[in-house]
Amino acid sequence: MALSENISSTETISDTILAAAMRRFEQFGYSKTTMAEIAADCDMSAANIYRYFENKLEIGARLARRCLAQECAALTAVVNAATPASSRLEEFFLVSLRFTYQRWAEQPRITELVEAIARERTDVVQEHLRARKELVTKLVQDGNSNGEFSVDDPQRCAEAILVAGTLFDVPLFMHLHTCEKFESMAKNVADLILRGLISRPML
Amino acid sequence: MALSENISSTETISDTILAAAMRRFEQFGYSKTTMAEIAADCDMSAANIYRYFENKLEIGARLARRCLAQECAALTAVVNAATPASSRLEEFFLVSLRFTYQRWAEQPRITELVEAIARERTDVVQEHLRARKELVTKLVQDGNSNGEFSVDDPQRCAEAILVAGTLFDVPLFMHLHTCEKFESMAKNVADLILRGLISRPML
DNA sequence: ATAATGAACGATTTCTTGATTATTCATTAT
DNA sequence: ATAATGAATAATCAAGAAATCGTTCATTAT
Repeated sequence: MALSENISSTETISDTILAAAMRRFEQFGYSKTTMAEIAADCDMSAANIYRYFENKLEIGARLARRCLAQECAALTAVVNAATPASSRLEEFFLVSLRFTYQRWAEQPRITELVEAIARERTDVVQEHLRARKELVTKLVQDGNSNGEFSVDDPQRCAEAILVAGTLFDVPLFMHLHTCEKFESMAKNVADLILRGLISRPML
Repeated sequence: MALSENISSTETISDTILAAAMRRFEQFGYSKTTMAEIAADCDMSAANIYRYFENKLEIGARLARRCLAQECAALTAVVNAATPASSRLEEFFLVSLRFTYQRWAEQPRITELVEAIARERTDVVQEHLRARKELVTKLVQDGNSNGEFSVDDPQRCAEAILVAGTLFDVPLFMHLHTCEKFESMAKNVADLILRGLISRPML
C-alpha cells in the first residue's frame, strides 16, 4: 500500500538523517555541526530536514535518548540477571560507570551534546533518571524477596543508592581518575552500601 | 624589634588585601574584579600588591583555602563530638551539604572563584579532599573503637563514604533541588551507609 | 497531494580591532 | 635597605561589523 510505503520510507529518511547527524556530532561536536552539513551528507537541502525533525535540538534529543536507552538496556540485563542481588548492585554501578567513561573517553566531542541536552532538554535526563530509579527499586525488591535484603522502603532506598553513585554517572568527573581507579571506587561504594557500617554478629 | 614589626605589618597588609579582594569577589565576581580596584580599596597601587602576592590567582587560592578551612573546622567539630559515630556521620554529610548550599545560595558570585580554583589550582581542592578523608577515617576508627562499627579498612571505607556523598559537595548540583530535599537525601544516604542492605538478625 | 527546494529572516556566531588588564621593572621616596 | 610607584609590555577582554546559522515559507517538481 502507498501509506505503509510512505511511512517506511519516511522512517528510513529520518534514520538516515539521524545517522548523518551522529557522525557529525561525534567528529566535530554539536555546535560545530550545521544543519546544512547534515543535509549535504544526506543529499538533500537543509530545509528538507525540517520535514522530519522539529529542529536541531530535537535531533540531538533523539540521539541522546537512543544512547541512554542503550545504557538502560544494559542495566536492565544486569538487574534481571540470575545472580545474587548484591552482585547485581555492584554490576549496576560498574556498567553505568563504564558507559559514562567510555562515552567520555572514546567520543569526547559527544560530551557537548550531553551538556546541551542536560541544559535545554531536562525532560530527557529526568526520564532517564526515572528509568534508573525504577531499575534499582526492582533490584532492591528482588533482594527483599529472596531474603538477601530487608529494606522497608525500596523506593527511598533506590534513590539513596543512585545518589551514592553520582560520581560514576557524570561525564564531568571522568577526567579526575583512571577507569581502573573509578572501578575500584565503584566496588568499594557497592560493598559499603551492601554491608553497612554498623557492626553485627557473624552469620 | 624592627624585624618582628616588619613581619607583623606585612601580615596586616596582606590581610587587608585579602579582605578587600574578598569583598570585591563576593560582590562582583572573580573575573570582573581588577587588581587596580583591590589596590584602590587598600589605598595603594596595583603594582604594590605583587609585593605581597604572586598574582591574582594566588589571592583567590588563599581565600579559597580559608573558606575550605572554615568548613573543615566545622567538620572537625562534628567528628570530635561526644555523640555516637553514626550520628556524627549523618551530621558530617549535613554540615558539608549546608556549607556547599549556603555558599551557592548566599554568594552566587563566589561560585566563579570556586570554578577558577577547581580548574587552575587542583592542589587546593585535593588538599581539601585529603583533609576530609582524614576526618572521615578518624570517624570510622572511632566507631570501630567504641564497638559501633566493625570496619576492616577504615581508610578505604572513608574514601567510599566520601564518594557516596559527592552530590552534596559540588556547587554545580545545588540548583537541582531545594536545600530541604538535599537534606532529606543526605539523611537517606547516611542511613543507607550505616545500616547496609544485607539483612541481618534483629539485635 | 507529496517531496523537496532556494530565497529570505532574525538570531547567533565569528572576526577584527581598540581598550583594559595583569604583570614587570626601572625609578623615587623614606 | 625597604616600601611604593608610574610607566611599559604582553595578554585578555569587549564592542561592533560581517558572516554564518537555524528556521520558515512561497514556489517548483513529481
